[in-house]
Amino acid sequence: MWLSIDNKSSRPIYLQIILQIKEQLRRGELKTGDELPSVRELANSLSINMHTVRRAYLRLSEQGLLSLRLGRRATIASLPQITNSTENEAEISARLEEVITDALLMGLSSSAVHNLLEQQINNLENAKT
Amino acid sequence: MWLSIDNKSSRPIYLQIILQIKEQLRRGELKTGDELPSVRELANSLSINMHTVRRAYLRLSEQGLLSLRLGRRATIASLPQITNSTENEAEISARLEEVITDALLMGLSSSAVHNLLEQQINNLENAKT
DNA sequence: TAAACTGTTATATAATATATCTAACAGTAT
DNA sequence: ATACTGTTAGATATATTATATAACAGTTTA
Repeated sequence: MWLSIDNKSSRPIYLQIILQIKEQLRRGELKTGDELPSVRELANSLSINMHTVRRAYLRLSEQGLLSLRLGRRATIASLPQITNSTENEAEISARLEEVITDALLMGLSSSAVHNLLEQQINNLENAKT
Repeated sequence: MWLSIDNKSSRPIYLQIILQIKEQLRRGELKTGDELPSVRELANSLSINMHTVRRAYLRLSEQGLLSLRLGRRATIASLPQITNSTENEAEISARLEEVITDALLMGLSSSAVHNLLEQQINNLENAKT
């Protein structure tokens, strides 16, 4: 389990932690049942506060990705079954649209954006499970 | 020029404004040289504060999308030429990855995400200019 | 030219989010 | 029992977001 935080980033520390744990989940580096470092351990190794790590863990548990139990370390929850709810699709679609809009307004060509999308599609196909 | 704000949203008002103006730019509903409502006008019609609108306009001008001149209304700037800087591509790529990761962890199937991406690609192709 | 509009700057206040620190409490593992 | 877990409770500090009021500077228009 490896994490790093960027103090120069405008992104809050707890969000940086969440992002990296999610990435490790997607890549299969973390699997259901795996134990995370204790909040004190991780806080110590990152030179940040216990409660900042805890906030990250809390948010992840609210999203159903972590299981938190008193006295025990946090463990990776059983990942959600594949459920293509319209609600979820709509949210993702909206977020995709935002990124693409920014890309075009930043001066990226349609074809460049097209390529980036294709590239991510390939990353998907070559992923685990 | 039409805007709406959602008070129940956790997204700051000024960001909601920015987002909607960008969308209108992408769809070609706003073009270079077009005048935006004055900060006081827009604030009034949305029942929000002048400075909240101003913050939105400021951020947009910092991104080179708006031209602000003392005494005059804000106008849409000449949109950036197509410049596929590696820096920009890297940022967009990172944001795309985040969205896709969330999609998968939310339980969307790879194929569903694939479809959403294809759909956005099509929206691109059918866009203006 | 005067009045009415622009953006801009300056202060102040308030609520919320983020991060830290210290301390205690409750459950689990050794 | 001891030492580890998460949890809850305070307090403090800083940054962000939003509001409000007022004045100033440049532009438009009547």
